[in-house]
Amino acid sequence: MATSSSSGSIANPRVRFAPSPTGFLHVGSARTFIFNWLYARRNGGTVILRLDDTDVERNTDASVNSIFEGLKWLGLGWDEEYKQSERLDLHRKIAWSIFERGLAYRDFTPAHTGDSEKSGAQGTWLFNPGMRELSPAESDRRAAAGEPFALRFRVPRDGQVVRFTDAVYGEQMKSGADIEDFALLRSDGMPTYHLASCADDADLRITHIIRGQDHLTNTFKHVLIFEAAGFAAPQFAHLPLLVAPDGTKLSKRRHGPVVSVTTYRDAGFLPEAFINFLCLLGWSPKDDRTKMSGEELIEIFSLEGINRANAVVNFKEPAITPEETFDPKAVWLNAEHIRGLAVEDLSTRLLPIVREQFPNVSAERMLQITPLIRERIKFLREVLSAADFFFVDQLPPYDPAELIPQKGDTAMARKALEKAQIVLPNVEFKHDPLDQALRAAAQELGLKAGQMFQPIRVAVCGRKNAPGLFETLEVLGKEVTLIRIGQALARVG
RNA sequence: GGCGCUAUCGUCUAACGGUUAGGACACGGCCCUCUCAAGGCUGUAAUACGGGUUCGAUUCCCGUUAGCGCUACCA
Repeated sequence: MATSSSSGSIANPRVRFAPSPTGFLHVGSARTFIFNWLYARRNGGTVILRLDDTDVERNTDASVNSIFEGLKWLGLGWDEEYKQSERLDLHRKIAWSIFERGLAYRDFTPAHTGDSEKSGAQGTWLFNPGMRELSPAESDRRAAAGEPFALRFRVPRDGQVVRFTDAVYGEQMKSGADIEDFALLRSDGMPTYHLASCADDADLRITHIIRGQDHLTNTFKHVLIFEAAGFAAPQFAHLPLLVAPDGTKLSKRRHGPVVSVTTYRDAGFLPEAFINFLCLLGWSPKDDRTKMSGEELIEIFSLEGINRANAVVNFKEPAITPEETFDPKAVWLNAEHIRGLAVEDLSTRLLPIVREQFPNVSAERMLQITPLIRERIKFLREVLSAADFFFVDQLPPYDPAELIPQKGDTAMARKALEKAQIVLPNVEFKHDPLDQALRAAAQELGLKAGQMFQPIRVAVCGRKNAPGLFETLEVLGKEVTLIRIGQALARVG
């Protein structure tokens, strides 16, 4: 009877992330990588990156780049790296060892024409007629004659049941009568995914296979391969899938760039926030924590916390604004992590983004501005719209009506600005002196503080919604402040 | 069609068979306040359905329904 080991914790686990380079790095793949990484780091193990590139037809360099780009951004790293395409000899050796034991056979049936439609109403397809029972002599003869063939696994059909214990889904069993004779080697000699994956997992001494639930039923085949090749099966842990709001599997074609890791990066996500968000999909710390650092995650991550139901990534299907592109919780978590960053750290991350548009901004300047916007941005890129008035020489045109304060009129705006013009030149441009001077000025004019501040704010920022006035003026400086107030006065009419 | 997996607020989730079913996001209200944020308080909102088992089911069992996955010489 085929049975995988259901061993508990292993001292130094070896885990692997095995993407196939047939598209960009998907958020679901990223989560799989993160869970593997967390498990290894938690338990003093080793992370292996393996490119499962046995499908030469569909592999692309662009995809390889996208995967590395995405992983690099996550910043987690890995310990060993392999490419399946460089290990084909091993795969073939293992395939033929299975054949030697009589557990695989040659199938000379021409390859399927490609359409996945439909073994259909017929029920499960198990094997191609005639091939499983071909005599060894006949099989050898046809092979010697140069006839192409695929190598198929001879799934035991004498009432056998294949079993394994999944760390997430528990005891699994399936009758051999429900497992088709899957291919090991294609007719061009290339190994299939199932074979290459198992051969490498065994050879690389993988102890824990943590991967998407879409592989749960494939695992029966893998258990069969491990056993046939004489290897102990590793521990399996399958992860619930990430799905779109409509319940369908995330795909580029249907859902667009939201499923690509680099989209999050380019929108101004912090990798630690993205990781935090992904961890909360299909896994729970079992307490009320939501915001967690990488260190915290390593400390508390365990396979026991993984759920079994698929998790929805809650983005709006036709996304209008950039913000709608992402799950609101991801956005909130990002803002939360941004707020939690030290000013110096955040400033360093903001600077390169700012310099894309304003190359002359200095690190010192950025450091002054950062605390003013730290609690006002949800994405790093928002620095451009939140702090633009600090960077431009000339404010873009704004509606002069904005200068008019609450329950006020043009005359009030003019009065406030003119008063500011008189008072400000003699004030030290620091928060407290500015606060005192401007409040005193408001009182003299018989205005509420807000009525005094708004015209000034709009004059220097070009809009109503902005950081606190005094800290803004302090950073902007006396000269610029007075110039902009003068310009506002000229437009207020 | 066959086989497998799953089912708690709109979403992510918590709850040794005994809780007023908890938290977070989102949404609404209030407070704070120089605007916007941030922050504090607060409100609306869930155990898919039907049967069992049990003194007692969100929890265990069966069925129904729904969703997802696999069913390739893709991975």
